[in-house]
Formats: sequence, structure tokens, C-alpha cells
Amino acid sequence: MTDAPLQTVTNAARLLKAFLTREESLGVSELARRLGLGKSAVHRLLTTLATEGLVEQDPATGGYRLGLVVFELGEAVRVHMDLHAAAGSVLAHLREETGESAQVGMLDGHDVVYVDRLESSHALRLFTETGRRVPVHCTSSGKVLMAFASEPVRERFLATASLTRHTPQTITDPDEMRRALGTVRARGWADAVDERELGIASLAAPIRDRHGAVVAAIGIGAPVSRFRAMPRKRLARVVVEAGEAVSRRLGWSEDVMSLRKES
Amino acid sequence: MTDAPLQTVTNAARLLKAFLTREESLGVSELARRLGLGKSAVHRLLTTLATEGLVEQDPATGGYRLGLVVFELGEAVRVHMDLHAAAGSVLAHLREETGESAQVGMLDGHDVVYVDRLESSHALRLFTETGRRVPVHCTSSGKVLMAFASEPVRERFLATASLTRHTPQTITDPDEMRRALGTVRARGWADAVDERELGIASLAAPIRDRHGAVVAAIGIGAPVSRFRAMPRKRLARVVVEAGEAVSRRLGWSEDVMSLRKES
DNA sequence: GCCGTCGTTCCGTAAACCGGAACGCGCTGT
DNA sequence: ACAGCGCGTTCCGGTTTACGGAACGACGGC
Repeated sequence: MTDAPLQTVTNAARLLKAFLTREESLGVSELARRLGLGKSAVHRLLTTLATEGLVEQDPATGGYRLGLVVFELGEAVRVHMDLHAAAGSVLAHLREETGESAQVGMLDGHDVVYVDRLESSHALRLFTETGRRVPVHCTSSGKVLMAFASEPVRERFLATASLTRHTPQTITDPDEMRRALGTVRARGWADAVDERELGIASLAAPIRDRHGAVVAAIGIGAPVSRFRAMPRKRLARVVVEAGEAVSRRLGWSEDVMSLRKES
Repeated sequence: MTDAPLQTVTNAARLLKAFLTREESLGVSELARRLGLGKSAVHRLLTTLATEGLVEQDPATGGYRLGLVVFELGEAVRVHMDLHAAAGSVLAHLREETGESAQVGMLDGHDVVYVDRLESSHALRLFTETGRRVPVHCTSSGKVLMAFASEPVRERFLATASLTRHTPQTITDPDEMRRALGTVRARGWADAVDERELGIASLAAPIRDRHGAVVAAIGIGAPVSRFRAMPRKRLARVVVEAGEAVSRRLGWSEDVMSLRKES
């Protein structure tokens, strides 16, 4: 860690991440511009990555795109997220109960990454794919993850993260956020209405691993119109119970955690 | 391509691929041994990749594992496989019709990669995850992909691939394989019974893109016992029709392809 | 309490990678 | 038709850079 990072490898990593924009394929010159590198360097990186199967060249356009090996690696990661196994049927149950899209998110840096997801059956539904990042401070999942993070992590987040305003409802003041997170911690769930984008709302609860640490959040997202029509109390209970169900599958037993009132 | 590959990047790529074995986490020394590199080199690679989020260190064991960014990248690849969108409901229909696990596979090198999959509802079912590689020469999907590949690709495969024997039924002779592929091409589907592993059987048909090129195969896999009990003719028709349904969604119109007899 | 092994750090040197320029190609607009 | 542009690709020299080997502190087991 004290070592200077390998610049070539760093460049290769950044190159791969450039494809996170989900563009169909990217050209050498375009990538060189975005990465601030020479064309030849990018070309060499690409051909190298291509021989390893991490990227592949579109014979028609000459552009490059991510290769199947990357897909394989992604699936390998998914397998080790015990969450995927533990959350599967719970997500299905949650969607059935609420009729809305249900998802599981994990914290990574200053973002939440959705690692699993089931879509609502409604025609009007939230569009979010797995693997997408969303901000922490204006989503219910993010607030849950922050509320239950260790205190140093939380304070570091409040100190360094920019609480960017997305809507008039977005919480942008660190102190207000601190208070909001306290509430979340106290009642065991978080919601977010119109905070990230006008018209969408979500509600989430924590998922704990076998040691009791909150490693992920499970929740539902819906259009504000439908969200408002649902009895908030029942909804929160359903989501919290879903979180507890997944936690139990991960080996967490709420007995060890002294006094917690069950509904 | 004529350039010498960047060795550092190659090492980084190989390092990532080492995680395809799906081990929970790997240590510096272990990786150094597998890759034939020095410990310090591996350590530097890992710390570099870690700062980019491609790998992460388990604070408890000190070992490393793939990071969430890799998962994100994998999902980004999935999106661009139009197949995922096109095949979804067809896979569901196929599983419903047959009651068996249904999957979509693509060719990559000398392997077939399953890019999409739905599991059978039977208690006894094939266990294969998406992102897994299987050999070409002893699977129905593989035979379909080879049978409909361009002639140079096919011949190159027959010349260079080692038709490894997995069971007594595995086709290991290039000439016999050539004949088998001819049959597949003629009738439009392939099967494989006890060829990869004793007790499992599969049947697959081609998926064509808008230009008519066979880019993937769709098929079902089942225990040989159940497979034998199904009327082969009907099963083949169902699978072939599933392939045609996906192909149509990919923009392929069978009209342009002159004379093809529909059932 | 002693090895063996782990992850990590340091350092000198040889090899590897970056940048810049040039090439061939397919466009587009004149 | 032709010139101009942008593309992906190639080549080559100079300097940076990444490799290997050895040493360190910590952990854990016979």
C-alpha cells in the first residue's frame, strides 16, 4: 500500500472501467482522449487485453468492447456474494408482498452497488440494473448502510463525501444527515422520497452477516404515487422482516444480540 | 496484434483469471506460485488492482478476492449481449415446455460459455452457473456452434483442439466429429448423451443474429433418465423453435434465407 | 519456543513501456 | 476526383519502471 501503484496496470484498470458507461464499443482514439493517454499506449493496452480475452475487437467497426472473460469474472464474484444465494427467494417474496421492484445493495466507496434485483410487474416501474451504482446520501439503501456502518466510517463519509443536491428534497447538510441516520438506526429502516430523483421513492432495511455487521441493504423502490398509497407501517415491517430473513440465512442469530423487540 | 503484449498487463490479466477457479480468496504466495512470478510482483499487482477496486483484501485473512468493480464490469457486458434481453422469455417458455434446465451458450475460444440460464424445477437437475465454461466437442451447444461456424473456423478447431475423452461416448476422432457436425448442420439441432459426463444429456439449436450468422446456441440439459423418456422429435422441434424465436428477436428474418422447410 | 509460512518492504539494475511521428485506409464535403 | 480529416495501426528511441531477491515482523502449529 505504501508502494507506488503500477502505472501500466492502473491504466489498464482505468481502461476497463471506461466501459462502465455501457457504450456499445469504444475506439482507440476516443479512449485515449478520455484517459489522457497516447493513442499508441491505449492501442497496446487493448491488444494485450484482447489476447487475454478481457476485451474484444468488433471486426466491423474496429472499435473495442469488453470480452466474455470479464463476464465470467463478474459471475465468479457473484457466486461469492453469499447474498445472491441468501437473498434470492426473499427478494421474490418481497416483490410478491409489495408488488414493487426489490433489490439488494452493498456499499462500495461512496456509492451503493445493486448486486441483486427483481423487477416490479407493474408497467410503470423503476429501471435499475444490477451492477449499477447510485449515491449513498439520497437513497434508502445508502442511508441504511451508512446508519449502521461503524462510527469512524460514517464520520469519514460525512466529512469527505459531497452531499450533492439532486432534488429539492436531497439532504445536503452533514448535520441534518447525521440526525437522519440516527433516526434510521433507531427505527431499523430508511426511506427516501423524491431525494434522488423526483417521482421515485424507496424503503430499505439492513442485512447482517453472521457477526452482526451490516453488509448490505434490502429494499423496494416504486413510483412516489404508488408508494404514497401503501401503508408505510406495514411496508416497513415487510422490508425489515425481509432483511432479517436474509440475515438469518447468512448465519446471523438475533438472540446473541441482546435485547431487540420483535413486532 | 503484431506488437509484443505488455507483460505487466498480461500478468494482471492472468492474475484476475486465477480467480475463475471460484476460490473464496487467494493469498499472495499462492498466486505467485500459480503464476510463476515473484511474491513482490504479485503483491504490487494486487495492491494496484485494489486501489482500482478490481480486487479487495480480506482484512481477516490477508488474502485477496475479486472486487465489486469486476462485478459491475460483468454486468456491463451482460447488457450488451442482446441475447440476454432476447432470450429471457424464450428461456422461460422453453423450461416450461420441457420442465428441464434451459441455457444459452456462446463460443469463446475452444470453450462454450453459458451466458444465460434457467434451472429446472425438478429436484434432480443439472448444476451449471452462468459464466461457466464447458468444452465444445462434447456438448450439444458446442456442437451446434461448431457445426454452423464458418468453414475455416471449424477446420481450425478440428485441427487444433484436443478432443479430450471425458466418457466412453465422447467423440474424439476429428473425422467422426466432422461427420457428426455435418448431421447437425443438416437437421438443424444437436444432442449429446453421456458425452461430457455420464448421466447427463442435452439438446441444442442455433441462434442467429440479424445477418444470419450463428452467434449462440439455445438448449436444454437433463438427466439421461428423463431425457430418454421424452419424445426426441417433439423435443427437438421445441428447442429449434426456441432458437428461431430468439433469432427473430435479434432481427433475423428467415425469409431472406431462401428455402427452409418449416414444420 | 522454534520453525515454516504468511503478507509486506526495500533496493539496484535490466528491461519494459510511453510518446511522438508516420502509414494506410475509409469517409465527407467540396 | 481529390483533398482533408479521423480512424486504427506500426515503428523506434530514451527514460522511466517494474522485476527479483533478500530481509522483516507477525502469526500459528508441531
